[in-house]
Amino acid sequence: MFSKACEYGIRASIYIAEQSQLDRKVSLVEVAKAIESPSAYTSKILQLLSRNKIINSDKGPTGGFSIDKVELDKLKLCTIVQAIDGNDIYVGCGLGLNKCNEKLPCPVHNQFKLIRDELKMMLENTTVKSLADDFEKGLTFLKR
Amino acid sequence: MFSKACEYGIRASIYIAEQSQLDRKVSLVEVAKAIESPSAYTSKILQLLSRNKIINSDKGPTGGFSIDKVELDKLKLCTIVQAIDGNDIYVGCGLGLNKCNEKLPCPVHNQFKLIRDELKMMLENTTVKSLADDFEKGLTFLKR
DNA sequence: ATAATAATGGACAATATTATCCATTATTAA
DNA sequence: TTAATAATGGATAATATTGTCCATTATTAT
Repeated sequence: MFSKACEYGIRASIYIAEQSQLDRKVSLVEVAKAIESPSAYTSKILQLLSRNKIINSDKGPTGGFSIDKVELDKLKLCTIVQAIDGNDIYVGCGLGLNKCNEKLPCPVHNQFKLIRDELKMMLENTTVKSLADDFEKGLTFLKR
Repeated sequence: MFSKACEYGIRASIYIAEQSQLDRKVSLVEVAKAIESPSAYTSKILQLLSRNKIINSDKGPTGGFSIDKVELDKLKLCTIVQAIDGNDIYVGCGLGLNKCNEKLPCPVHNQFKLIRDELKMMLENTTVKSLADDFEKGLTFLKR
């Protein structure tokens, strides 16, 4: 469904969001431990999210990654996915055709449209805050 | 969603199915042209489908690939996907966690479950015959 | 100012996926 | 029986993805 980079990116964002709600910045090493991801690779992904203004990053002691509490309500899963995997998941043809559309549909165009639209809606409606809240309550898990 | 190999595999199967309904066996080269795929790579995928008894392959002149007309009704998309991409799409966690399940859900477990289940049902309910019929009628396309 | 901390960025390595090449095998028709 | 046809299988190459290493930069506290 998503690339590994995107999976790490989503998990990291949820962890950072949860900690940000507790007013804690978290270091790369802490994030990587929390989500059990390779830290150097995770670093690249966090840089990407940072450049896309999805997360904040501060250097030096007392630095680390964070997400503005005010922004957290507005941050949707689709924003993270878009930044890392692009919009293939929305616009791409299920069978890899370039020119697949309503007029020139691939054989599974309509079947996939339903599912892609539902996925899109889900990603657009799911806030990182709601996921961070569940994680905070111990209802969900970010590793293993 | 699917690997490129799986996309080629589905497209090839639809073409072979359509031609089989017209009692024509098709060569690798013909398949690759019909679906605009790299032929040597497509060859590997057809071998895989053949080994999985999803398609027939016959050597020699008058040989080629085909699908039993009788089997065609029963052949579902999920069988092709299973043979090429395995069952990750059904059982895999959306965030890449190994131990994600009802009891130990990842943060998006329930959201993804809906979509995965729908995808699963779609793949289990869609017959290659129905897709081949639409293609035969010129309603859908296998290239570009 | 200096040392410690933490992100950044560039180069590089490992692995997986996609793609190609070619010799071999099986089958058919002449 | 020979030549032609078509799939098969093994080796290899190209590309993309995932993952690592390390020197540099920015920031903070002492």
